[in-house]
Amino acid sequence: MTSMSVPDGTELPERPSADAWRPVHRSRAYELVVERIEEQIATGALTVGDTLPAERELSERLQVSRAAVREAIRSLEAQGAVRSSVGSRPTAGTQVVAMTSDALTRLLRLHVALSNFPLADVVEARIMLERSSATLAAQNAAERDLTSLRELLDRMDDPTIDQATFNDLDTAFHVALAESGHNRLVTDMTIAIRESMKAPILQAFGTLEDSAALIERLRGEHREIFEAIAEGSAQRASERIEAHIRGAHASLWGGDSPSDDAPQSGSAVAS
Amino acid sequence: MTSMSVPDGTELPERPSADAWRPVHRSRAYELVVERIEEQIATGALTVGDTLPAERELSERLQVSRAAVREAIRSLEAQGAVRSSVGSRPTAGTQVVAMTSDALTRLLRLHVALSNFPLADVVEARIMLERSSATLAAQNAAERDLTSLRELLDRMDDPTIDQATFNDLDTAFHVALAESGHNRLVTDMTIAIRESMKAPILQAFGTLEDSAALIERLRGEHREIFEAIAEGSAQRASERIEAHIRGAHASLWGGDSPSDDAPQSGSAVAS
DNA sequence: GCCGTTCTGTGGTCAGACCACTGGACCGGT
DNA sequence: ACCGGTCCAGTGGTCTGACCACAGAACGGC
Repeated sequence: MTSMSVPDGTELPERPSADAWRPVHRSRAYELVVERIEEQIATGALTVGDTLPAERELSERLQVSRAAVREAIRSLEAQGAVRSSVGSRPTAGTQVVAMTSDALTRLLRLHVALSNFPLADVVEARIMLERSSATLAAQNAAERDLTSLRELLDRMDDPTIDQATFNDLDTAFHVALAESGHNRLVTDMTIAIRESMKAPILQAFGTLEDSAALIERLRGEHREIFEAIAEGSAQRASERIEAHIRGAHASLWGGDSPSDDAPQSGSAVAS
Repeated sequence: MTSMSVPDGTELPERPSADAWRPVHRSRAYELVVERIEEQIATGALTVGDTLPAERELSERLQVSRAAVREAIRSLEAQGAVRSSVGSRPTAGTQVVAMTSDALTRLLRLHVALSNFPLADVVEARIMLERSSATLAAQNAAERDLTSLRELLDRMDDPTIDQATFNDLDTAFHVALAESGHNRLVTDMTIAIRESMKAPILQAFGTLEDSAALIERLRGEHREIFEAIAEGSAQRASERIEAHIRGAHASLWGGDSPSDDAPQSGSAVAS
């Protein structure tokens, strides 16, 4: 689907009477169940916090097996829209929730591991996203956002820090920065992309000769970015964060082409 | 998860010896299956195009029921990583695929319908994304990309066009524009966001007094954007597309605040 | 009034069966 | 030799019915 629409730009609005013989689509039971549930969400009959009917009841009402209902729920769960928990009334059953960043992160991490995206593309996208985050943060950051960022900076200063912890804190810093912009979508996308780079970055870190030097440099850059945001200078903040990310990646993946294939996930050696 | 890290910036890197008594996580069988499969993907043992073992075999090897295996597959399918099909050998079974934009689109549409994101945030994010798309397109567009865009422009000129078709073509135009930038991640995100706005936009279109006038204006703006890209002027292209999107949304959702709640999905009246 | 027990409803899991579909092997007629 | 149909094996898709573990609420003895 991603790379359809070749030269002729063929897309949804098919030319009349063209390919009327496209294959019929045989929906699976669980897909129909998903549709029904999404319908309820679309019409507003089901919103965040609501609880779905019990699986047994749903399966009876929709006239499908419980397995079909469960598969539908697994699908929605993977998209971060519902969450199931056992028990009795209050904590009961399957609730509609909002776990976008979780779901986005899982999705992106999976596809990064599948190397569906050239690493360079991911880096470019990340730069674009975080420039935007930085701009928004410079404009909208509240005092407690700055406090949060400051604390992370301080914790990163720990001289005995190991690579994995620094990586975690660095991630947390960029996440907190995104949250300072107060745009949910941009934040969630930023989190997802930084989070899905965590493993590859840590691995690359492990292969570095002098990681301490890089860490020291990143510390300084973080503080400069922070200052730009604290001053409310969107321009400077976005420029600095671009340089920061670009520089970090250059150091990690070397000046040479960032190995187009498999960034490889899995726990790296670390420290 | 989205809104953790309150003031104190608490995150993954928990302070040592703190909350060592956090609740144990009881994994469900299907989650373990997902993990195993992701493991195979992470190590590169499983890549795009490969076929998973048959459900029955997998369930036996992992010592879980087939239902658990199936739920795991549904989860991965929802993330656009695998696809199942019946049959015999060649088309057989569950394959690892790459349907990022599909999965991303579904996810985003769902959460837009859930109104997890204020509409204004989505618009801001879209502007940022498409600015980037336009910039990349101006730099990297090949001849066939331009041809594709041109054809869509022509088809949008049809004077007898109805709102729904125009909306589809408009979507296709923005998608083609994103694809012209040749950055897979940015493209997929752009597609997802434009696609998830389709229903709300169509609905807003239906409430318009003079939709023909808006369509006419959009046609002109599209051509101006196209020209900037064809000239390779990234600066102009990104400025124009921002003005284009901002203007369109202003017309659609009015100058007043864009109703923070439920953009509401579902098929709108159209034409 | 307190606290332990029982009850009830929920998701989690499993085993086993059957169906629908696909492609290939096979075999007959031409 | 070719073509066509039939059969077969293997796959996902679906269903049924059962049991388990858990969490809260109602109950009942102290």
